Amino acid sequence: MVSESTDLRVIKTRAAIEMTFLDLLLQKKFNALTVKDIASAARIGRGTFYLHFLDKYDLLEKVIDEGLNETVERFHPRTYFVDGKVSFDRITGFVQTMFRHFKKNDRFFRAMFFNEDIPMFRQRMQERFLSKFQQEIGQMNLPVIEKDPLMLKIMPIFVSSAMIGLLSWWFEQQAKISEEEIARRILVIMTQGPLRALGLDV
Amino acid sequence: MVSESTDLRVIKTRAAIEMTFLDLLLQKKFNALTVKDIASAARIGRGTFYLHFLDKYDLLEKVIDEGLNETVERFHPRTYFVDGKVSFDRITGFVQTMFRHFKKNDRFFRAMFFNEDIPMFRQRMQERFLSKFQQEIGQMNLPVIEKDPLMLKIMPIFVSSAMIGLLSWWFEQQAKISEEEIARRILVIMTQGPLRALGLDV
DNA sequence: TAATTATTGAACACAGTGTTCACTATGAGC
DNA sequence: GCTCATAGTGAACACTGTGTTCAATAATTA
Repeated sequence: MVSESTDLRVIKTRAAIEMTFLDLLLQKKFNALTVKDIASAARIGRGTFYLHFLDKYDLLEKVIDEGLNETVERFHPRTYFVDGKVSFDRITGFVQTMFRHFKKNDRFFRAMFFNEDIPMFRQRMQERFLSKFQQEIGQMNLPVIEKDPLMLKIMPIFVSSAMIGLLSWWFEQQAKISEEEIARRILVIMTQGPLRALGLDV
Repeated sequence: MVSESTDLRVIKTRAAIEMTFLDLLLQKKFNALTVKDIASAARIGRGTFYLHFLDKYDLLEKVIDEGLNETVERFHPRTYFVDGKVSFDRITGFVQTMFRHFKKNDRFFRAMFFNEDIPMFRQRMQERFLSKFQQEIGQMNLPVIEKDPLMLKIMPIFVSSAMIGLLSWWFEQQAKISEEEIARRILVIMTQGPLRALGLDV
């Protein structure tokens, strides 16, 4: 089956398949896509498809993995906190960088978020976000670790999940809200809490 | 096609199909399920299935809708705020009630959250949560509406999305963490913000 | 009980799957 | 450039599931 090949023919074929696949996903439901559709749009024989992927689910899996790998790598080892104190500038900068990345890889994220029946894309993405987030927090030596370990579990889940939802909504809005605008609101919610962010008296 | 029938045979058949369907979803991937599987497990003819549903996607749709309708109805018209001030007890009580509901409808939520390829369950659920949430907030006449309408959009998305993620995690933990424990943490995150909740200096 | 209608099961054409095989074409390495 | 290895082709194959039909049967209603 698939092993890392340097043969130009292989590289071309795979690229054609993956490209075409994203294109088709932007037009059609994943469930409605057939291997035949993909093969003919990629201008390869249907049998050739099976030389590279087990089936369309395998293809989807690989495309998702590649996309998320690239994304998570952007979370690069920076610290947004200095001595347990929030660096507002760093967080804001980080959020902006992330949203810029999403905008750049627009095609991938649109295909994944808005195709009605991509199995598990959001879950996958959230898992990746979460584990990276937990890693970062793990290195921070927080007082809450001893005092309230459950909070240490819950908060990253809460936040990573929230971010995926926000991201999806942002794409729905044609990603026309600027990174700065979003980043500022996120910072307020993160530091003051959702209720105070709405102007509620707490 | 389907219209509300009172014929006992119809009621029985539909109930059998929907019951069986949930059972099968707890054992098998949705994609791997065939109409034949469902029909034979429900002890009906395959043709009979098509007298009630267009296909397995239609069935899924209907089961999801019913489940979410029941759930959203629990959000019943209460106010968790009094004169723009948070009522901690009411929010806590509300969150606990919700989690109790989830526990009771365990079979449904497990089937939906953990079946690897249920198309769109989380999205659907989030949409329903969000719209209910927005309704509630809309009735509250908040100062932020004028000052920062974008925040009014973002915050409910952030929170409803976060809640779905938390819920899914809770089920993964076999729902063995008590409603009280969860509710307390959620309240802290909501009122103080995720960062302060972790004990960070903001 | 009679009339109605839901269910049955077998048959049908159809579409997509994943595999195979002999043949062709194209890149890799000398 | 030439040669060898191998990727891609396209047609054929059996197979599984789909969604529909139809006459016969069973259950429900009134």
